[in-house]
Amino acid sequence: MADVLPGSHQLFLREEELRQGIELLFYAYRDFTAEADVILAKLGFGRAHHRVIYFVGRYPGIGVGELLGILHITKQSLSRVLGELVRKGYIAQRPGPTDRRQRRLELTPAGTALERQLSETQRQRVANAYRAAGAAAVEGYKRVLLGLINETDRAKLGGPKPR
Amino acid sequence: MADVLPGSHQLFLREEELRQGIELLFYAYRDFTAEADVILAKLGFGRAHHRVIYFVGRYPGIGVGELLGILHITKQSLSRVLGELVRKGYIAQRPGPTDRRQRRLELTPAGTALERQLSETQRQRVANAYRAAGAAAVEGYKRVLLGLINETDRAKLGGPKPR
DNA sequence: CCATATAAGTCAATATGGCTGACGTATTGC
DNA sequence: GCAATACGTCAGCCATATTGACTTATATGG
Repeated sequence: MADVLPGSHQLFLREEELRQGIELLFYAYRDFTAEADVILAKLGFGRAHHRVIYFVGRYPGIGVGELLGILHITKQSLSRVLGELVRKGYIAQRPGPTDRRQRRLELTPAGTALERQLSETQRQRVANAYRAAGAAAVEGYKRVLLGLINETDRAKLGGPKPR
Repeated sequence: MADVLPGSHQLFLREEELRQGIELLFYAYRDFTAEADVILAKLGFGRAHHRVIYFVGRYPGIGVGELLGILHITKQSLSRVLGELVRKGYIAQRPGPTDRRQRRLELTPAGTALERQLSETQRQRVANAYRAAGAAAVEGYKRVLLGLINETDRAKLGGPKPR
């Protein structure tokens, strides 16, 4: 708790420090998404499609409601994008095994291929950043990002790790 | 360079590690922007307005071209948002001191107040994350984000620091 | 068994924020 | 003087988000 040297100079540094942290996040997200956007545009898709494909690939069998909980968009917004992906054969729907109201989502082989292609540049970018920064920095990166995330999701995502 | 234990298990872990890094960025950005969006919506503004206000506040006297270079959008896109902010009295334009073609941008007092209000929750969020993660983690956070940013901007942003 | 709740889909209207392309204006600088 | 530059603008298009209302199918508890 104890603030260290709460003088005005200290406060100025703190403000600068925080602005830097904000801007780095902005620039990093901007460039992180830019590469994939180019590929997506060629395929006639947008970022929203990528997000859906990504998380369906990440959690095969995920339900629509869970997906909405991750993306934080409305079901109407999801519906348009998801519908396209289903119609174009990238995602398959199956009724839930116990609850048949659910539509469990999975990538088709075409969807898997697309996911790989789309995320490859991003994984490469992250891998490069990780390699350049080193393992200790990666740990810090994850700790701070986790701290930026809402408590509920933070618990789920960081659950095993930070005690 | 030397890869450590390039076995298939190692590759699996690496893939997981990279996915985690990608998702943390997604979740963090999602939650980082969510709070300010609420305030913006009440004022009839969007995220684009916030970004403009933020960077004009950050670099008082910035030119339109420089702003475009930061935001990576077209002048037409910027024009709509910037025009609103100027018309509503949040941003003032002055011709450049040496090059009178330029329109140097500055926050008006109202703009400064709005910037403060908008960014306050974000700074608070970053401050909380920083405090929870610790100074070493913050250093790592910055190093990795810097590595995610395109080379040209990385040089500008990280110039003084990482040698 | 029935009532209610839940999972998901759908129709319609609206707003925001990107984009391309074309064109205009003032100013700079060779 | 003329090309390049900094900026603005008009017009149209598209992707992605929103709210609100309504439907269908299934689950579940009293």
